[in-house]
Amino acid sequence: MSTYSISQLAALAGVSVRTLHHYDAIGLLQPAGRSSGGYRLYNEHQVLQLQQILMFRELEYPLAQIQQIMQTPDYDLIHCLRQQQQLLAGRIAHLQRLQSMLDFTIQQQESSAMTTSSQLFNQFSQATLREEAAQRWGEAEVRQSEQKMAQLSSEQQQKLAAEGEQIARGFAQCLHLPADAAEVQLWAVRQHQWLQQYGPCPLQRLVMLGDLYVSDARFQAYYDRFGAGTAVLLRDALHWYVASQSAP
Amino acid sequence: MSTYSISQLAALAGVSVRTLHHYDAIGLLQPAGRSSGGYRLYNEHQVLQLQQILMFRELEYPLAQIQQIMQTPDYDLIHCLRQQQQLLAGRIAHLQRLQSMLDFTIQQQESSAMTTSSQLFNQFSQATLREEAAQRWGEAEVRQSEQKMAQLSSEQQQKLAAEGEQIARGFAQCLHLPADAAEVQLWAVRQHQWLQQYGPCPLQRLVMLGDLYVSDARFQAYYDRFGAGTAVLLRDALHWYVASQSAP
DNA sequence: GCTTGCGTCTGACGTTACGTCAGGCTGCAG
DNA sequence: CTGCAGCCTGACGTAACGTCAGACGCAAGC
Repeated sequence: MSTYSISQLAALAGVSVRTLHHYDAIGLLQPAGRSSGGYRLYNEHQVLQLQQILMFRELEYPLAQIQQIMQTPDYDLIHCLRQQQQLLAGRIAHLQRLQSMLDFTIQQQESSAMTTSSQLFNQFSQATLREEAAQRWGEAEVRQSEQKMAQLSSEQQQKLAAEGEQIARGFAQCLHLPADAAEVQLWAVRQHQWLQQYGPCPLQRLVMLGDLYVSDARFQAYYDRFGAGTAVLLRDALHWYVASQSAP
Repeated sequence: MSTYSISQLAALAGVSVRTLHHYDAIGLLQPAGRSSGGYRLYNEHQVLQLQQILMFRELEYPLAQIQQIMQTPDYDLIHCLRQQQQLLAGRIAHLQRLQSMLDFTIQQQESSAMTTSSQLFNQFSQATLREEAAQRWGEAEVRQSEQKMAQLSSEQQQKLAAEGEQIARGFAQCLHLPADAAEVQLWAVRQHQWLQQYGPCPLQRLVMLGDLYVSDARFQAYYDRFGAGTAVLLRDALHWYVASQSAP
């Protein structure tokens, strides 16, 4: 049985001596023993343990949890691995979304040399929102909507965005009116039609979206940019619209 | 132009108030001004800046670097984005490798209920080595070799691993002999033949591998497990073998 | 036997990006 | 005017080590 000094083990595993000091201090990996001079001595068993620790660390487990896992005599390894798999898949998906966002941004940058910071902001927040949307409504729906968008030319996309803004301005100009006013309801209809260009939008979803516009600070901020209270008016208008539609 | 209180901005961007305090303290995002009572006041411009900061943060830039980037008056945005793209691609690839390692491990776990820690260790270190190999010799080669392995049954793979160990033991039993001894050279031949089962292995690569066995602490440790000095003997034997082969 | 020099020890403070109080103002509603 | 939520600053805590500092261990060379 070969034994290793601390620097040997460090080199073997590709970590620093300080790391091993640290692991010893917190009790995660203690040396097999000490030499007469007080030097830490490790052997094969520690090498294996360290490799396992590093595996978990690679998967970004906190050290405390690694310790807990490895101290449990009969922990459910396979369950643990499965969990890890899920976590990894999520992280990869997240990064891939970021990447497609970046690709898109770069593409835009290259085509039109000038991009304002607000365009960047929009791209980023759209990516963020998309991710939340995927969680809220499921991956499939969001992807459908994305495909629909992808088929449109960028001109058409811009038109769509512009129409959204126009509607928002429309609501903002009705801030003095109640949600059930005819003019407000007209804008509600337009909002619904506009949303349907992104994909199917049943009335139920319209209600959820209305709530989202108020409860989500980012949507609120977006709409209230056109006038304080616009988000609330929009929500109430949509609620009223849905009520009138579902029970005519 | 709307202004935001600190908690409003925090909600808007999905960060904590403390985070904004911090960003103010380090000068990364300072408020547009203060109210008479000393409250921080932000406006649209800060919202956009914060979004950009969060984008960089998402890509795990340290805050200091984000600050540096954003303070540069005419920083090359597109270059920066490209760099981010590369970085992201690398991280995704890394995670995907980890994932395939996990998949494999889980598969193994399910087939044979018992897995020793040493098997886990082997899987992990193989994944690590694979990644380095990919860097050293290129993705394509490594993938080829992997495909070759994938076509083998696990029995055959075990046989291959066992043969590798047998050869290592063979070298270990020749520790008293010089590298150019006939017996040692026989083992060198077998090592070469063994390596070729993983994929084409020209003599030049054989030399590189020989060096690796000594320079890389993990390989060294692996071979020296069979006897101290085995790695060096193996390297020297391979060198000698290659020399005799290339100039016969 | 003594110096040289590297390896190792412990202890302690530094780092990053905040979290989490604590104690004291501010601002607005009732 | 009196709560009470929101905000302020200052300070300490966290994770996973990095980075000295000062002292000891150990093998080699003179």
